[in-house]
Amino acid sequence: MKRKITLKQIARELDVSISTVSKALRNSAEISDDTKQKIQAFAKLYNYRPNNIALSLKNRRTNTIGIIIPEIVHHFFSEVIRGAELVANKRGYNVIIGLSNESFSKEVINMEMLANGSIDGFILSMSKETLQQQDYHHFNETMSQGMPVVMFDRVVSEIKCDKVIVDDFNGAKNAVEKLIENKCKSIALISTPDYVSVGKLRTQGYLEALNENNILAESKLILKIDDTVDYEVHLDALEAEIEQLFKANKKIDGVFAVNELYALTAMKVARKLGLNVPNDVQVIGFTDGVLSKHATPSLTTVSQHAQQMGEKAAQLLIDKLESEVNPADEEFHTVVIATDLVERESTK
Amino acid sequence: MKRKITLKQIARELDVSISTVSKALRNSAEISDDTKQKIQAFAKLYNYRPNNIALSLKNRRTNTIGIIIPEIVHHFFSEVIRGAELVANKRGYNVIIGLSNESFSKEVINMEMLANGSIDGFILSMSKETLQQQDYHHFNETMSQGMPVVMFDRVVSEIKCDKVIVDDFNGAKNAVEKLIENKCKSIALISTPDYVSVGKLRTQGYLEALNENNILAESKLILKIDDTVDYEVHLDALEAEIEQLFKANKKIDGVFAVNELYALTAMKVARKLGLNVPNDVQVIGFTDGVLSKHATPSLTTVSQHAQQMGEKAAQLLIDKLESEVNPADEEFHTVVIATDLVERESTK
DNA sequence: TCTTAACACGAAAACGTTTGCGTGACTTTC
DNA sequence: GAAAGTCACGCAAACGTTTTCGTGTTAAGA
Repeated sequence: MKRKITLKQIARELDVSISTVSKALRNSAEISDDTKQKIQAFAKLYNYRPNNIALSLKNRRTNTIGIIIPEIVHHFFSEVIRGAELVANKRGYNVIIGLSNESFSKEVINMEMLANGSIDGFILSMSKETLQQQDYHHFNETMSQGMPVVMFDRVVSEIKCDKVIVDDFNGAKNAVEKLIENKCKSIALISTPDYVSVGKLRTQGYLEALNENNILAESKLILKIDDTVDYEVHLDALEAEIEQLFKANKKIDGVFAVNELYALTAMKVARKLGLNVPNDVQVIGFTDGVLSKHATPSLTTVSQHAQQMGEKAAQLLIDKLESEVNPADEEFHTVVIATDLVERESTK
Repeated sequence: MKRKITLKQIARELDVSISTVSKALRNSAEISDDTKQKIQAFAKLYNYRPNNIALSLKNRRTNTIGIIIPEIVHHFFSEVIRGAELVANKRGYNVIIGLSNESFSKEVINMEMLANGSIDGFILSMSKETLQQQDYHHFNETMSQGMPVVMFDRVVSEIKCDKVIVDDFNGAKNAVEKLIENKCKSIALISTPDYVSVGKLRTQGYLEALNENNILAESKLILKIDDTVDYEVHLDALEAEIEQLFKANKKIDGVFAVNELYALTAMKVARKLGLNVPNDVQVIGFTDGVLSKHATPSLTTVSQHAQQMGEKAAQLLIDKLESEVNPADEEFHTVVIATDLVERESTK
């Protein structure tokens, strides 16, 4: 087992100084062609590669970006990572990930761990717990230490940083407009509590669409699911809640749900109650994931372009890392990613 | 903006030497209680944290492990990551990920990038292209440089390293046995080409189950899907192939598919042809992902316990990293993760 | 009073790089 | 033949730690 070779070893072997080796390998004009050739050949033979850690220490930059997300087993977040990794790699950066599991303390710990020199900047989406507690000190602290942060999807106006968000409002509005256009008269909304910013915005989009079309919003048509319960596990409970909604409002002929799972479950419940999708009830979901695509009937959905979000976030972050502007008078951008309505079989 | 504080700055500020500060913060007995208190208080005030990069350089270990996977937008792989991240964090390690996108060259580049000091060891699953080309030099090279590697899922016997694999053979066998038990007489197999090791093993399990039950395997019942085409995109083509299979073999009453998507598509085709699942055709898939759970009817499937694989892989890797055994006489383990058959609505 | 030990701290090396500057040996120029 | 210039290389500092060893001061023991 040959350990990785270093400059020092090459220098000793070839009986020159370390600096000569370093310069030779970087093709400095200071070194004679003879020596350069000799050193380069030797380095190639032993497959020399500069040690990243030493470089990081010297250059005070790691060329690594940290991504903190609440959950990785989730189509949306893994797509964001894919996008971020894509542009990061293209620009010579690595990606290191931390999972908060929707927990405030894990988010803090993970950030501290990475902030101590391991990375140059953060891309992150806040955990639900953080959103609830509204405690943002760890973000502000890392930023005040000169480490740039780009937030995506779950953001909050109190924090001053670059942001990449989905146009939740218009995405929802367009979806509901589509239902109205398709002659739905009684459109239900299945959403999350308002502290989840995206849930709130999508709810507003729903209301606005109704409003602009002179349809009275009825609170009994709005179901807010308490998502502290993990409905991936307790599917039955979710189903029961939605069934309740349908039974109490027999004339529902359209459903807009703020995520795939709710939409899918709505379809399931409708079928169970003898309703045909899309003939009796039309359904539109949010987040164009694998479930929407492969459901039967396949689900019309608002596509968030998650990968594009990741790409944009990485781009913003790296741009900032490589810009020379005085951090004092920097400005923050908020990029809004437009949504698309992907029409499939669950609407007419 | 206050930059992160260093030992040197604390030393200068408090008019002591760097070594005194370092020792004081590590509570060395060499330093008087007075000085310790003073230094510790100051450090706390300025929120001092040792620089990870400097530590890595000094200790020649990064406490970071690299995970290379072909694709992250994939339930199985993201679950593996979750598992690995879980135990890694618990044991004080970070996780850095590289995506090969099923490409050989990206796999090589990514590994080289990380191997130069950024990480202490690898957890990886090979890309399809690597499996096809059978070029394993990059694995052997990094291992010969003393960097431990743990492979999972897609492994190959030529490479000597720790491995975590699914019991593909018995998983498939049990699934097919279940179909036989459920009175299926004509069981089709939808698989991948044999160079994908897992596809091969699952095919063997299928054949063995038939064999032990004295059912003659018929090649016309075996469909091998060329997966170099991305069927997530070209769903129609996949559907057409499977429809072909059904039409050519009208008496098919059971289907075993080596992944979720194939199984789901089989169900879709069956429904299209007027067959009821599970009454006319029973279907079992492989990989217990989100699709199986939320399909209608929900899919009976072989669960691979992906998260557990990730946990086990990280455990093996870190154990190796922290063991003191002479690398010359180390031994390699292969951990086989048993599968479970999760019975749902697609079987009787 | 002299030796010795305990105490509290500092100097320096090491991890692996990069780079500005110094320097010795030639070569050129007048 | 002396001054100046060029060439090819080495020295040393720096990045931020940890740790071994050395050292000056004080107190205790003989």
